[in-house]
Amino acid sequence: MARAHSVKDVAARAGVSLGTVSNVLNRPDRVSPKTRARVEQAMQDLGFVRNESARQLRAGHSRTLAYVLLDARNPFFTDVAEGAERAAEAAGLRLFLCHSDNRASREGDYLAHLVEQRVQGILVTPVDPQASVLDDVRRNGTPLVIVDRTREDDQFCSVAVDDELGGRLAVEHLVEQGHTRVAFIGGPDTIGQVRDRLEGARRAWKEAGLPDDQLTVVPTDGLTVVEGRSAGERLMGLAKRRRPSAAFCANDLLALGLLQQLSTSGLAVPGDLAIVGYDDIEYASAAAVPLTSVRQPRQELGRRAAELVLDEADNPAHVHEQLVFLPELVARRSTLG
Amino acid sequence: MARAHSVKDVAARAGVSLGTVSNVLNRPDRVSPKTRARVEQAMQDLGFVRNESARQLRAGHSRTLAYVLLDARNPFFTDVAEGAERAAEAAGLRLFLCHSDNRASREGDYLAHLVEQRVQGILVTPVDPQASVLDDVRRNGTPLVIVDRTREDDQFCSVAVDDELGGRLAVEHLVEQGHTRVAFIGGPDTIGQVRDRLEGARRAWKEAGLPDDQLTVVPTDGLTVVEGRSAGERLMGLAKRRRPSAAFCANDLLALGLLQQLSTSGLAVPGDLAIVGYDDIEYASAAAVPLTSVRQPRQELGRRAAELVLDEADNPAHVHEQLVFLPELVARRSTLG
DNA sequence: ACCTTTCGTTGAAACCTTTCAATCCGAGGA
DNA sequence: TCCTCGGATTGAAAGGTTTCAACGAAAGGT
Repeated sequence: MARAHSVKDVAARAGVSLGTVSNVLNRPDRVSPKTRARVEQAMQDLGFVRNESARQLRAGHSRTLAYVLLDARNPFFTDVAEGAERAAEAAGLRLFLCHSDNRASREGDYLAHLVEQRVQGILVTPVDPQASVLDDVRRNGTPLVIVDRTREDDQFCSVAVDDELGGRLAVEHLVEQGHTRVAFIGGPDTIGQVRDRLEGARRAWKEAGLPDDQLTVVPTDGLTVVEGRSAGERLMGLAKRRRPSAAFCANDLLALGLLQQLSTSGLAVPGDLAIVGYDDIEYASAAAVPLTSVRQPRQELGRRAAELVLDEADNPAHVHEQLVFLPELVARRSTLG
Repeated sequence: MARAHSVKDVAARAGVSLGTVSNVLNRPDRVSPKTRARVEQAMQDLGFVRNESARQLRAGHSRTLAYVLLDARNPFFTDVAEGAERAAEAAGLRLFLCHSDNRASREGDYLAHLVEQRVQGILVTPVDPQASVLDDVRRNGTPLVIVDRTREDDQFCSVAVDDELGGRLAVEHLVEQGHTRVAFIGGPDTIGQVRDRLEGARRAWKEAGLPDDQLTVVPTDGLTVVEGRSAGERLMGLAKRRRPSAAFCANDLLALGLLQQLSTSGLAVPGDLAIVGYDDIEYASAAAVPLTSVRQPRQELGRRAAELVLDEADNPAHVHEQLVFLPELVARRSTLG
């Protein structure tokens, strides 16, 4: 492979100085049309491609954002990424996705690499929002925004959704529909989101004046379809008079699993059991019984995260913000008779 | 933000030349333990972070691979990405994901940017495998491997799966189960994959000695759950004696949609209709009726693609290879009464 | 005490782009 | 004809790392 041509080669071929070539690239208006044409022709002939590394070195930073995400298979994160992508595009930047796959070591590798690359900014949904890797990034001066997680201190910008409110909305909706015995399905409670949603559910339950012991918690080991099915089996195992008439699932995958389990057992939704999910993923509305779910403004989350990170990069007067978005309930057949 | 420190700063603080600092970084064994310790201390104190752009500039290429993918929401692609990620990791490289979202312009932007960045290699599932953007990349000397698509010429390495064989396997399985009236569900036929799977289905059908007109094609406008449901409605609309006893869907999302539609209408799977999907995504085995599906070696695809691109980058004697993997049938309840 | 190795360290050059002060040239005015 | 002004072009410097030939010093051999 012949080595790539540089501005110097272009300059030589066009018979101009390399400063002029650079001007053609960056301030074409300051170059006379005649020379500009000559230089452009030379670029064409040589197949010249700018060397981004050299540009970056000179500029001190790259023209790139990155989003380090937890789980590329979860539509939630890819929607967030899409929002960030749009914002980046609008600012003339590229977005690179890095998949940490829930592993702290991989996350750390990526973050270190991105800092070395001097990317303009990093969005991250961290494995552990308290981890010191995040502080290391900040110390090295790369703007970083935490996505869909929060931290106690205000050392970072963050964007998140009010999960407690989400839990509250779900339960208020069920109460309105007349349910007086409800199950919360979700876990493990090491996940902040799960805790918050349950907390919201409990408060709404209490405020409705319903007795504590009528809100059962069915713990799961994860937020997957398979876990939802197994939770469904446990639910069906309950004595009929103890069985709830509605379930609130900590995410849609659980809800879909539960739904499948019920239809396999010949039970009707919402007749025998009403179901509320969380996230409003695409499959939720396309399910056999369209699923009532709590929707989070996913794209908006990504968009605002990208805007915050850009502000931190460009604006010397930047102050960190912790944005909290409001979820909304989307009622569908799985709770509406 | 104080400007980042450079090797020069470290050298000054440690009282050594900057060549020595570089040695500590790259060939620590050639530096005496005493000076090495001093240099490392200095790095620590200053919070030194290598400048990757400068490294790249010097080295002529980066320490990064990229995968430009069509649809981040499709589990197929994220699994391919995971395979590539593993291979990259093994070679000490990072993998950046770029989401073209099926848009040629975005794909082009990313490719151009990656070439400018001088990434070591690019994997891409292109919107259009014949498009000239791919040739542009090659002309600029960046190794590129086409993933899950093929091209007539042998200008590139590619990895793909034998879709015709996949279609054949699906239909052979249905024939073995005694079905003599089958529907193929899928489209649009601008997608090469859809065409090949249908072609394989037709050949197997013919080889089994079954009459052409008993293999119905139900065209769809895409490969989504919603399309699957609508295809199901059309299928149910057929006169009973014309209705097939089995359906082969061009991918699993269609199959899941079909499955939902049937269970809504109170029809049994496989009793009233047997179903075969394609891709064996995670949801396939977790469906209400576990789905028979054609499995593609997704991670393997990504892994080999990454290996090929690295070979092209490192090995001067590299010759392009077009790998074709073999799919396999995974039989589950949706066809096994 | 002198020569040869070997090991550790050095300094300059190269990678490619961008920027900016300086220079050049031609046109227009006096 | 000379001067001035403006726009076009130039050349050098800077940015941070790596590499490599060259140098210095210490250790080993005679």
